[in-house]
Amino acid sequence: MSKSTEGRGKRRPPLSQARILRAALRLADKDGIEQLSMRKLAQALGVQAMSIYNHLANKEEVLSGIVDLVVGEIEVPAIGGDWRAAMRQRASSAHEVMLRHPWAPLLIVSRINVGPAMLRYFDATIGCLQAAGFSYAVADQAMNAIDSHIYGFTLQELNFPFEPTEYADAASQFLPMIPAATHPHMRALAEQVISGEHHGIQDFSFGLELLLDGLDRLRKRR
Amino acid sequence: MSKSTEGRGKRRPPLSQARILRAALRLADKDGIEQLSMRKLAQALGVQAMSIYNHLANKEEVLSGIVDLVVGEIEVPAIGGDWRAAMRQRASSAHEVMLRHPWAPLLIVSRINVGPAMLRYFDATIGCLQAAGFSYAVADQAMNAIDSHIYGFTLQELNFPFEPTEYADAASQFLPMIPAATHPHMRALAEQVISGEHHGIQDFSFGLELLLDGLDRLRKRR
DNA sequence: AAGTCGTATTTACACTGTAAGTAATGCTTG
DNA sequence: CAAGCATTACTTACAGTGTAAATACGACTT
Repeated sequence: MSKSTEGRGKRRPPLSQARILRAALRLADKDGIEQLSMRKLAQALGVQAMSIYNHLANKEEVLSGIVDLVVGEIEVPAIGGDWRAAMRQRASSAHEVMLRHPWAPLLIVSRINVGPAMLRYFDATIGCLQAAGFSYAVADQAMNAIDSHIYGFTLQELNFPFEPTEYADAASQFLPMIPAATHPHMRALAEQVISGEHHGIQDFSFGLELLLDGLDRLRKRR
Repeated sequence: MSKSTEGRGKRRPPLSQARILRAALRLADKDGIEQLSMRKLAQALGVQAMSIYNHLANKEEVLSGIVDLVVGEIEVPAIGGDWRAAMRQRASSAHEVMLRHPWAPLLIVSRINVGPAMLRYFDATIGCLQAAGFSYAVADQAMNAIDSHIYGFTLQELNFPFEPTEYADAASQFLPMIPAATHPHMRALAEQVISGEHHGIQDFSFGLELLLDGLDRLRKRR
């Protein structure tokens, strides 16, 4: 085939780190992260697997690369305004982004990430809290506590096997399998979900507001 | 009667689900979960890989099996006493168990677990909160918030690349790589760690107490 | 025109989980 | 005891994985 004499044909753009990572991100979103292999990634790029290694050292770099792309989608908090609003918005943006890329939170909490997006995210958050009157040391603890909630909540949410619309159905299906003698409270909870007394939906704001309230009291008491 | 045909040589105990899972747990603790393969597990049991499949359907069942073993190590909260103390103890027990099996939290938050240990853990927690005066619906939200903290905090902690003793060293090594123009607050935080003004150690109780305080206020306001 | 250098390809290797088929073992029943 | 049967272990094989190593190619410099 005439690649040397390429006229106005459809010629594929040259490989590059950015192009590889964008393709990897797309594949992960489409088929899930566990389906992402170097060979499939190469195929999506119209290239052989080993060609990727000219631009990224190994699969690990592919994974941290797409993690930083995802972190880059999170809205960074503004410094100097209402800190609670800023933290609320940061948290819900991170939450949304992770629901958009359901494979992401697991990767984020299972590798060290020092990509540019993560550094920026980190700096803006610490800055926002410090500007609000927290010492750097407390800002550090505060960010960690908030992030624990963001990651922990989202992971549990993504792991939950039912959709909110089918909670009642699922509960009534599982109820007979829960022995009342040994698990009375699980049963009671399931019954409330079946009767509609409890919707069963976990609320991201519930824990977040508890944290923000506590932090605010801690900030004022100084 | 005596099923043990002791002739000579290979007197290994017969394979069983429990024996396989105990071996898998030991291997995961020793070499890490990503090193756990069906072949290595079989070798540790003195058996061929495929023999395992007579007792467990697939690797997935091995993984959920050892997860439930780990969950079984967590101290379950008592019902009827001081609910904050009970939640505190539950959280710190879970935290300790996960530090003992560093591969566990990732598995816990990445698969549905309905093993006996998990069901017991769940029921006791909801029961404790309900006995303390929370409605089942609020108890559900409360447990979820607390668990988010436990999982999120522990995952971040396990992922952190340095030991507390080397925080100052690490910070001073990385400081020159942080441009002050774009990341002023990261630099300031690093400098406080270097100077010793901030130890840099994340405190598990910090976020947990914020949550418990908030929950208690929420409980009293009724 | 020749040489250099980075990128793409080819080939190969050591692993992985597990499907399928076969052999051995122990338990139940006559 | 022997026969039948069910369970468990073993063997083989396959499709897939990440990536090391060697090679081919194509463009740019000299």
